[in-house]
Amino acid sequence: MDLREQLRAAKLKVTSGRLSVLRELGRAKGPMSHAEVAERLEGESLDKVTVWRILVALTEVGLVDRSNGGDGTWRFELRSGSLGHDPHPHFTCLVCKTVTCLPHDSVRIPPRIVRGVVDVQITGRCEKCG
Amino acid sequence: MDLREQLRAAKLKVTSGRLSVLRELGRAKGPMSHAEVAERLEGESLDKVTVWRILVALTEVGLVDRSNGGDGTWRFELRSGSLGHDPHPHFTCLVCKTVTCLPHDSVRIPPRIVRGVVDVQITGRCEKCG
DNA sequence: GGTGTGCATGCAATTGGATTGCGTTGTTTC
DNA sequence: GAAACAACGCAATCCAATTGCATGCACACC
Repeated sequence: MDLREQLRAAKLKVTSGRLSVLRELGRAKGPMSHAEVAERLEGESLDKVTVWRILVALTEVGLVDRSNGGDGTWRFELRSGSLGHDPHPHFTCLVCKTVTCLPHDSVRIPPRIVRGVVDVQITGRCEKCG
Repeated sequence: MDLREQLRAAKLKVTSGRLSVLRELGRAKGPMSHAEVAERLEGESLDKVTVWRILVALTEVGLVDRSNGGDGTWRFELRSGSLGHDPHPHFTCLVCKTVTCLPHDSVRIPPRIVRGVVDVQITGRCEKCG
């Protein structure tokens, strides 16, 4: 299912802006902040606010996951599907701000809690900055 | 060790503001946001900015832990010692915004990563809001 | 217990991410 | 193709976080 079909399946109109954002998220190796996405799309005459609204819209329909980095800004990444990955824990380094995706099974949470879990965010210092 | 001694041991001057903030954090059952702390201390003619600076100062000397709630605002709580508790994971409910402290061993993280970990934040829906 | 030094505080102002309002543009449907 | 309505651009707003600076207070030293 290509990008256009994903949008249509989510009942969102297919626009060049949304395709650009999805494409950019697809290139990323980890979650991107709104600022990062907007910066990479500067050449495409896309307003920052529009990028934000696109990210929110994509999150609401479930195409994108929104997580809260340790630095207080939202990060976005493609969700499961042919283009993305299933939800998984993230590790944010407080020093170099790098966000790393952790394997799905790297964190074990008791069953009673895990049912409602949407996001697992671990903050600390990566091996380089340790 | 009472509050005054804790401050002195941390080489911070003992002021009524700092004592108030520490006392308030001691009453809390979970991490509090800056806004919550400031609100509860309204009667004491303590400026919001001062409360913020106190929280930051206490965090820097290690008396207080600062964690990142799932909603993008910082939360503060007393750290280990006679008055507080050791670092532990937190669970934030996206719906009712409640923050729950989880037992220290409720999340298992592989040894390679755990060394640098400062904070573990889990977001989702609590049992009530499920 | 007075006094000087330097940190702590109050107040005003700024930053920056997030969010909204509204008029215009563009996509989809028929 | 034209109508209907969602998406967009731009300006403006909100609020947590942060800074600057002048004043006040805690503590050490006399």
